[in-house]
Amino acid sequence: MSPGDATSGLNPGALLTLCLDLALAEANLGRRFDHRLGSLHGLSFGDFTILLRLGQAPEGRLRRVELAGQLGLTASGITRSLLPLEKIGLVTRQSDARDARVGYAALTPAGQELLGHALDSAQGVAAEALQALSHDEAAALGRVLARLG
Amino acid sequence: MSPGDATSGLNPGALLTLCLDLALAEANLGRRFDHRLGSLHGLSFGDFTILLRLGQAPEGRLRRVELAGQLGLTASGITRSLLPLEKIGLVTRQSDARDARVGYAALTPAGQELLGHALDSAQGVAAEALQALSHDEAAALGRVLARLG
DNA sequence: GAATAGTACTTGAGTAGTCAAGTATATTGG
DNA sequence: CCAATATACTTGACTACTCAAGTACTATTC
Repeated sequence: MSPGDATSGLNPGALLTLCLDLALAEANLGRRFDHRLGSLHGLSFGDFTILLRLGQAPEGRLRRVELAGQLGLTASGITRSLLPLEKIGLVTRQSDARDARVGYAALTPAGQELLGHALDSAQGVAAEALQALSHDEAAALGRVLARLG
Repeated sequence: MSPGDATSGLNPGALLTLCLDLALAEANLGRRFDHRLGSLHGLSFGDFTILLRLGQAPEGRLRRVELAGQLGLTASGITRSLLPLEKIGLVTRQSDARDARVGYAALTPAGQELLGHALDSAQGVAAEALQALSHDEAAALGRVLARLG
């Protein structure tokens, strides 16, 4: 293993440890979001990420398959996750005139409004959770994670 | 927001995006481990992490509460995760002579052996999953994640 | 030497996802 | 045009957690 290796030349154990640490960080982070968003807005972290992606999409809507990809879920996970959000009126279902197979998930006005409030809370959680990191560390982490998507 | 800020002075949106990317990376990574370890050894990623932590602990055993902390699970999650591993004989339960409340989880010889094989597969998955990263990026990621534990 | 408080679990009920299989629609290549 | 294949979901059965509440034991405090 030469020091200037082109591939990620850490030893195998270190790479595995890195994956474990990533899973651990995500578990802790996820619970923080769940608690804050749940108590303040009645949303799980998963619910929030759905609303957020829809809010960021043009016209506030996205094909269900596309949403799945952005969230790292399967198509069936999306079906199940959207169901309660549709039931409480934060998201609606729309169909495509050209392709009867596809369904869109779209934010309702109520969903938009709730997203606005939840977004503030979520940004607060993110800031707290990452407060141990310096600007440069956070920036580096962001760059590297974006490449793993 | 001054550039040399002591706290992680990225804007709130960027910090939140970072959390989302971390969750996404973990979801994809977890599925990779699940598939490889499942098809080759009949283990989930969660099962594997339990065996690994036990294998790394002195005498191959750990208090259940301690294990929970290392894995980012609750005590009840540990109870439920250990049950099938005990049933198939990879882990045994031990009690503490001084404190009747505490229970240990300990690797059996079968568990040790399976861990040995699964470890190779898992290191392979880790290497593949992180192959897009340079040595320096991987090292930086490792350092930062360790600080978030 | 009790009450009190804290720790280490386990259990019941529920949520959040997985995969495999099924349905409906669209595309493509003889 | 039509059979084969691919895409976009949905559904059934399951696993993997969560929290809240309960049990059993230990430590503390007065």
